[in-house]
Parts: sequence; C-alpha cells; structure tokens
Amino acid sequence: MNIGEAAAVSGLPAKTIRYYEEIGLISPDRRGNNYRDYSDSHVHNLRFLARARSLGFSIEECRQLLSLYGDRCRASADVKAIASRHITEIDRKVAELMEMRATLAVLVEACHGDERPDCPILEDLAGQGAP
Amino acid sequence: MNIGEAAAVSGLPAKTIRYYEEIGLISPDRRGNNYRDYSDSHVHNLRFLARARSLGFSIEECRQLLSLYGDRCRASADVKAIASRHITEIDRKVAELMEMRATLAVLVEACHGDERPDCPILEDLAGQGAP
DNA sequence: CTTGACACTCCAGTTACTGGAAACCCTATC
DNA sequence: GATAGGGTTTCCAGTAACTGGAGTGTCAAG
Repeated sequence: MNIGEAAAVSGLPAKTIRYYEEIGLISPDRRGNNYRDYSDSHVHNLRFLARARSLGFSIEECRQLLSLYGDRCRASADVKAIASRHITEIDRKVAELMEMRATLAVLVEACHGDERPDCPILEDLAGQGAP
Repeated sequence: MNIGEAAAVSGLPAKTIRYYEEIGLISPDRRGNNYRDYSDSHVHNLRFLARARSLGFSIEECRQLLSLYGDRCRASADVKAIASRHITEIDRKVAELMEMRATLAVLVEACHGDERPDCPILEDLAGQGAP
C-alpha cells in the first residue's frame, strides 16, 4: 500500500511517516514509480510507533523499543527498564508543572483582575513578592 | 556592568542573555569597546524574565508580561488573563502526562521484567493489549 | 487529453536555547 | 614590550520531532 493508505490505517500523518523513514525507523520498499510501498508488517511497526509516541516515549526510546520488539531473544527486563525510566521522567515533569501551578494559583488568586494597574503577579515576577 | 556580571546577578547564562537581546526582549547599551553594558534596570528585567521563565511562561508570554510590567496604565486583568491561560495549559499537560503514566504503570506492573522475552509492554505497543 | 488527487524531494520554520570557532579586548605579570 | 589568562564579540550549527510549502512527477477517471 502507498503512504496515504499507510497513514490512514496507522493514524500517523504521511509527513511523519516520511520523517520516520528519514531517521531510519522504518524502511518501506519502493515501487517502480518511486512510490513507497508499505507491507502489513511496516504498518504494524507504524502503529507500534504511534502508540509508543502517544505514551510519551522519545524517538530514541521508540527506536530501542522497536528493536527489542523485533528481537525474539530480548529480555523483558530491558523493556521494563525503559518504561520505568520513562515513568520516572514523567513524574519529574508532573512535579515541576505542579510546582509552577501552585505558585501561579496563589498569584492569580491574589490578583483582583480588573482595570487597575496594581498586580501581585507582576510584583512577584519583579521580585517584590519573594525577595 | 558587562554581561558576565549581569549573568551572575540575574542567574541567566550569558548566552541566554544575548539570545534575549537578539529576539528583542532587552536592549543593553554598548560601551566604547563594543561590550554590552547592563544597567540596574536591565538587570531587573533579566531577573523578571528568569522568574517568568521558571514559572513556565513562554518567551512570547514573557514579552507580553514585560510589556505590561513597563506599562503604568496596564489593567491587572490582562496580566491575570495570561496567567490563567497558562494555568489551564499546565493543567492540560499534567492531565496528559498523568494519563500516560497510568497506562505505563499498569504495563510496567504486569511485566515480570526478567530474562524471558514475553512482555506485556511490547504487546500493548504492538496492539495486542488494546485491539 | 485534461483534471484532480495523490506522490515525490528539498528547503525552511518551529521553541528556547546551547556549543563551538575565530577574533578582539583588558589586565597582570615577567 | 611580550605574553598569558580571562572575558567579550560575532556567526554558524545543532537540538526534538515534526510541519508547511514549493515545485514537480504519477496515476486513474472521464
């Protein structure tokens, strides 16, 4: 099947699929007219990538996961390690965001938010809030 | 003061300060030797930017906040609107991350993580887990 | 034979920096 | 005066993961 169909069944934009090829994640065959030709197994891998990306894995992690997926002799421990690291990273990001959010919530709460110019949010940013 | 000192007191790397100038956030004077010269007010703005960035505001939001900060006739409502939108965006990101985390946690929990090749994580990514 | 929908490649832009190269400036020491 | 070191300047390239667009080629239908 050509790239349009592969895009439709994998859920990935054609542009993204070409990009994945460019960085060596998938290598479809080429037809006589130079069109890319995706087999079921290619599409399977595209779906795999779409799912892994939607779970927040980086491209390099996806590359490793795909490689493990294709390796019959893999150890599940290797996969688990990647996923566990990813969870840790997510936790770190969430904690960072929540900290920002907590600070912002206090400031927004304190700001009357009308036409007057005085504003605790700007005061905080300017260093008056937490010297 | 020159850029090294401004970096030290603002907490921003000199590279970043030059970048902020390049995109028009700050415009220090120049000395005879072409060195940048930062006044206290410049440094104040650099601190402002550092704080705003640490709260996750984008550069463009920082630009607006800085402009509002310098505008004596601002309405605090404008500031509050930017901050509120930012909180909403943070909430969206956190929700997205938490959803990923929940899925990953289930998968990691289900994976025995030893030398055997069978792995629920890969099965999920491959589409066997949630068809 | 033309039209429209697809496909191809290549280039540029996105965000917010960061690293590095080559050159210039300033101060201190020998 | 020469030199060594540190700081400064500019410019270029690279990061992550695409995305948009230009210009061109291909295919099937009418």
